[in-house]
Amino acid sequence: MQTDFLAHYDASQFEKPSVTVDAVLFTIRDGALQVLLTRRQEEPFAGMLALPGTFVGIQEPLDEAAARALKTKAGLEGVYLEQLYTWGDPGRDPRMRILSVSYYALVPESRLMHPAPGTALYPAEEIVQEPLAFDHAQIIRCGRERIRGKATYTDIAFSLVGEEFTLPELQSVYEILLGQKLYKANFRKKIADKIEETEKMTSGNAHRPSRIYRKRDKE
Amino acid sequence: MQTDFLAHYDASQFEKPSVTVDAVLFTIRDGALQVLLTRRQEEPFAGMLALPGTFVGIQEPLDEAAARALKTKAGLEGVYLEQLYTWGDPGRDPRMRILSVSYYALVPESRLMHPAPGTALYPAEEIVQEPLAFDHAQIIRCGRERIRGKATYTDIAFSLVGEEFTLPELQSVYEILLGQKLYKANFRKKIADKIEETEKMTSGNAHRPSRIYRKRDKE
DNA sequence: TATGATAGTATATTTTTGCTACTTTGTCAA
DNA sequence: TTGACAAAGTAGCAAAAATATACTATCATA
Repeated sequence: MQTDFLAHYDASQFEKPSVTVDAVLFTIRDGALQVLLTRRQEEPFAGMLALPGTFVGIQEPLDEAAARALKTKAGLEGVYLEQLYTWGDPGRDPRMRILSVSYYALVPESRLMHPAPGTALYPAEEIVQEPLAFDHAQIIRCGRERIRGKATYTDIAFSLVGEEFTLPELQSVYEILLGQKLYKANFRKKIADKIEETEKMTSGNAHRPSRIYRKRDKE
Repeated sequence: MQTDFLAHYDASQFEKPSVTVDAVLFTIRDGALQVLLTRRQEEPFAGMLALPGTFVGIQEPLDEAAARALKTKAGLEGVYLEQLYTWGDPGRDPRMRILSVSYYALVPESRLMHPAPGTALYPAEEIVQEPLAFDHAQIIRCGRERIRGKATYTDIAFSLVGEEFTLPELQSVYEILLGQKLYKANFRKKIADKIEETEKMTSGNAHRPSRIYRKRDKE
């Protein structure tokens, strides 16, 4: 094998790998980045924590398979979803060759008040230290780094807060994603053109209320 | 279909997609970003230009398959190679469901003096306007954007020049990747800590020779 | 009504960027 | 031999952005 077998190739005659999608669903809770995981019921890795995933249907687009996995396992629809990386180490599944096209998803915590049965949130920083099923710890680390990098030059942080949010709340999300404290005044200057005020304020806290903002949709 | 068929799954009983790798090999020639393409000999898309690619061996890691494609088709080894994106539109290959795990590679032009038979370089900006085989035009665009973005926060530009290079040469690479002119003095300040002088100078040009530098390996 | 705590603003300082102008050093042609 | 050309390389300034600190504002509660 390993010769050039593209030349006169009938793909159907070769052994093919199976293909799955796995989704790293991130949210922020208790001031930390958390990941949605399921407890595996079957071998291999029965009893261990794993990412929600599914096999890809033979006529199903990859994005749709990832969205389906999230809907089926976590009961979530319409979330921010983007492809992460494709994992193909021949030994990553002990049964046979299975590729995983991984995706990452971002949702505000408010949409995870009632996690689907069999799923729960785990702190991303800590969970990757423990043994997870397959190479899922590595996938989470990869997702963690990706969103950290993207937070600096895109607006993905907004996907982790609700429609309406306060600036301290948004700043906290950025700080968690970037892994560093930010200066209040500087932060506000930087995102000023991405947000718009509402008339609302928070209330009930034993201190000054904060104004509630919305994401400005591009004009 | 499209139900949750991960629960008690024997992957071998389902129809599986075929999996290929395709490599977008970039280099810089004639002051422009260029891509290595091959002319397809077989259907589908016979006679059209396509990325070098190959089917993935059933026990072959994805990275190795991509490296093998480059070696077989372009005669290149040991190049900078990184995964780009996985393309899975069900209609992307008219024959059957075939996924493509795409990679991008960067080499200095000096390593492409004698392109392998059946391959040639084409300007990246222009070629994506023309019809290419499969979704390869889209893959090249994706790679184009990726390296453009990465050029700003990594050292990938160095992969497009040889071991030794002049600063005007390196600056030109950055300018092509970023798509904009840079100021000489500012550019030099910025990369000063990434390079080290050699004693050599260019010669033979009808003007002042330029000093030759090397990439500084981290201490 | 004073206090604690967080929200929000003003302003100073440093670094980076954008830009212009200048000096240096080679080849080539008169 | 020398002056013109051309690109290499350096100096330096102003504007803008990033970094950092200090201040004022406003709520609940005691």
